[in-house]
Amino acid sequence: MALEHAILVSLLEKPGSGYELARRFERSIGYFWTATHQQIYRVLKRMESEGVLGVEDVPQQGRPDKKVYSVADPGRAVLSQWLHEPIEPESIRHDLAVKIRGAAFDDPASLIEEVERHHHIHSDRLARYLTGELRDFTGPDAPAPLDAGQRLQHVVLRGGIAYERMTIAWLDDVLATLRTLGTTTGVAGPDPQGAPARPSA
Amino acid sequence: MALEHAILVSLLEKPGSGYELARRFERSIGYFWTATHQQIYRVLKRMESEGVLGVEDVPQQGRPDKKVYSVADPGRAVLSQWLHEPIEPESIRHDLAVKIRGAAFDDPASLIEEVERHHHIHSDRLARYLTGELRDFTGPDAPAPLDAGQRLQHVVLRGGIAYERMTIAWLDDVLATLRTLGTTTGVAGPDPQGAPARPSA
DNA sequence: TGCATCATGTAATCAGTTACATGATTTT
DNA sequence: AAAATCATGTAACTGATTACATGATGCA
Repeated sequence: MALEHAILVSLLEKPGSGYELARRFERSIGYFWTATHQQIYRVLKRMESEGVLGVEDVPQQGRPDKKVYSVADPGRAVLSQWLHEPIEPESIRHDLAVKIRGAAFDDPASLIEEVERHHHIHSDRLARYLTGELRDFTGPDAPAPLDAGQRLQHVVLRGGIAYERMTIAWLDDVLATLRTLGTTTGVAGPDPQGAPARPSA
Repeated sequence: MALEHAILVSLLEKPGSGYELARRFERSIGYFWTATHQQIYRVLKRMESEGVLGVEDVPQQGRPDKKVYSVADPGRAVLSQWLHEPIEPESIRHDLAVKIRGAAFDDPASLIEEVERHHHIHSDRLARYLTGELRDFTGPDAPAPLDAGQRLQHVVLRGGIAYERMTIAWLDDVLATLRTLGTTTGVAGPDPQGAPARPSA
């Protein structure tokens, strides 16, 4: 379970409320770990009751009070211990790849639109990452000598950029493949026997 | 939920038992969707009771009987409908990135070993993918003109190859970054206030 | 007036993981 | 004799998603 650890890292970078954390999980840390506010509130409550986080009630004018969480000493220990444990490379969940293989049993051409839509989403993300990189790390307004924390944030962002670039290039490849197949090449049609066996690499 | 759909695709490619599916989820389709045998058995049972799959009991000599599942007509319809629905790009869960950002509050150098281990795992995977590509799609023993299904399988495999290459290059970048930070650059040490706010891009 | 933002939560459900259990055969 | 492979399953738990709920402020 790394949601707990992602929260610890985020709160060490800057204390904040559940709401603020939920926003961060839509950007920043959310580029490599996602969570909804419901989940975050639940986990925050648990972590606070375990003593790994501290809370401070902050009254505000004109808005609801907020609970600002920060990492307590035991929380630092929890994070440190996790950092020293080996973890397995995260398993991939790639719906689109399932769809592409599934298209062999349907009309491949009908997937083109969907793939284009994904292409668009990833291009947008890449643009956002590059803007962020310029603002925080490589642009003229970025801090001159980056400290350790910033350099680590930057290398993680470079990972996100590399991922989006790779994905965009692959989606181009997918589109080219789908287009050469044309509309009439499908293996499909109701076939209760199942399609012939293919070497599933 | 795409496990159901991944199972449909896999069974359309070739009918098989729960055990066989579990093995395929360790290779092949498992490169972009993972599942354990417990999960698979549960879902197969549900899908069978819903009528989207058919089962056949196959007695064997010297081994336990197996239940060979195949896709029934309603299953094809379920898959087809899903293929025509838009899906959101899958959210990423990247523990290692969380660790790297967390390393700012601990000793960055102690992560080097872990990153090297991941580098190794991804290099192995890449080698396996390339072997599979040669065997099934680009080598001399591969079928000469690839049909639509094979070409779609191939483009998905190319995606896996691109992903592993990108990851390996990024891990090199991470290692270089960790090494320039050295052992003494950590921002850490018990600090109940939390570290100074950083622009979280 | 209606929508977006800020802020927190509950309840129900679904998906996924871990642990446990069985038992024959084949390989080392 | 021990370990790995083939084959299926149950039970308990944890994690994640979806739906519902409230209520104020500020903007168009």
